[in-house]
Amino acid sequence: MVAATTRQQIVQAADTLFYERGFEATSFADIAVVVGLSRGNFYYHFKTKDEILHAVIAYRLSNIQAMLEAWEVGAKTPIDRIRSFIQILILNQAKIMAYGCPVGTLCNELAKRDHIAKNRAVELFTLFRDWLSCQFTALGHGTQADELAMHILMRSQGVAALATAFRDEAFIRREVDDICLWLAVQRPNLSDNPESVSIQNS
Amino acid sequence: MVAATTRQQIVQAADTLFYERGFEATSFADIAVVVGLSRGNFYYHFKTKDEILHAVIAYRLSNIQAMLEAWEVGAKTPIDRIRSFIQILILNQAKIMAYGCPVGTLCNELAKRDHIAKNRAVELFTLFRDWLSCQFTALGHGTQADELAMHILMRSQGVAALATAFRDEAFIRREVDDICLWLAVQRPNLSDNPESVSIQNS
DNA sequence: GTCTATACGAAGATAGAC
DNA sequence: GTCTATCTTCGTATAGAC
Repeated sequence: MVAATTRQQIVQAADTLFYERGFEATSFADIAVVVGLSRGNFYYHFKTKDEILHAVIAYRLSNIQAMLEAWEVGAKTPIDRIRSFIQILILNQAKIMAYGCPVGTLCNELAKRDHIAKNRAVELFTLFRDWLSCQFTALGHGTQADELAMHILMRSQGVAALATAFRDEAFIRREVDDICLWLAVQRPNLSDNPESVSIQNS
Repeated sequence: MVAATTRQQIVQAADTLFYERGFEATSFADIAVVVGLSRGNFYYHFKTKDEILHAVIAYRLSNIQAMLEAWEVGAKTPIDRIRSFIQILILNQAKIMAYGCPVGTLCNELAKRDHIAKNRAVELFTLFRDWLSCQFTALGHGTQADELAMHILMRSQGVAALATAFRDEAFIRREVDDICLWLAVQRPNLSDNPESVSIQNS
């Protein structure tokens, strides 16, 4: 299926360009140039720009899903899995300093435009949020698991925002270490989850 | 001076629109409508869009400067002054949930476009950063003052980003309380600043 | 200082040939 | 499925009258 391949090429090119230049700032022509298509042919695959955005968000959702599953396999303990998440700040340092967090910057852009796809973009956050929440639940944090997940997400967003502004690698390392320190100190509230006592010391 | 007034009206209108819609997404026509000017007359006051951006950033810089000075007078202790900063997350909650942080979102947008004014926009952050650093220095945190300032800035950015995404007031309150808690727990590293012993217990 | 009119280019989108 | 040609709208910017 050649059609599927071209379509996929468009989505991948759009994914990169939306991240590096922003959704609004990226034109059909920009994407067409990267894929090596004529502008006209573009509309065979996608009728509107919003349709491409929809496909790009779907693409990112599945990529994140795959990443989370890889972390699930690659790290043995919930703590190590959460650390995998935090480490993307180091792994993607260069890109984050140049373009910010792909999820956060997209959500901000769509929020300002009050775009229909905004809630769909927030789903990208929700994927991380629910996965982190699961890890904290496994650690024995019953009702607080979601709040802790949001706290980690919040910190990663803050680090990404200031990393883009100041481009300070030492700042990123320091804050990543601080999140890991915070993580190590967290202990489940036993009154929430009496059956999880055995987990907390694992 | 009527000219100065019109110019000022343009800058104020642009300030609001750049925040609520974004810099790129705001057209001359949008600003002209708000001010009640014709598009043509616009170019009497500003030759290019970048010139307006320059003026808007200058306007924001002076607004922030005035705000910092007001906090300096309105709050008696450095701790209370830092709390004034944190409280803007509550005070501007509605706008932040709708449009994000005015400084963070502008820096992100300009970073993606690799815009000339990006470093000037970062100055908006630097104003807060240096002021916060001063407060921490007054609290006796010698060499760590700037790191603590960056940590507070980082948290406020993270909260703003997720507030825009999830529009969760309880989350904002919780994280604001958590920053205040963190702030109350900070104690100066005495080896850095031996002469500040008397301050740490004030 | 403010207006109308207009040039110019970029970008979204369509029609129809191959 | 891909192309060229074209339409339309919009946004930046300019010229010149009042």
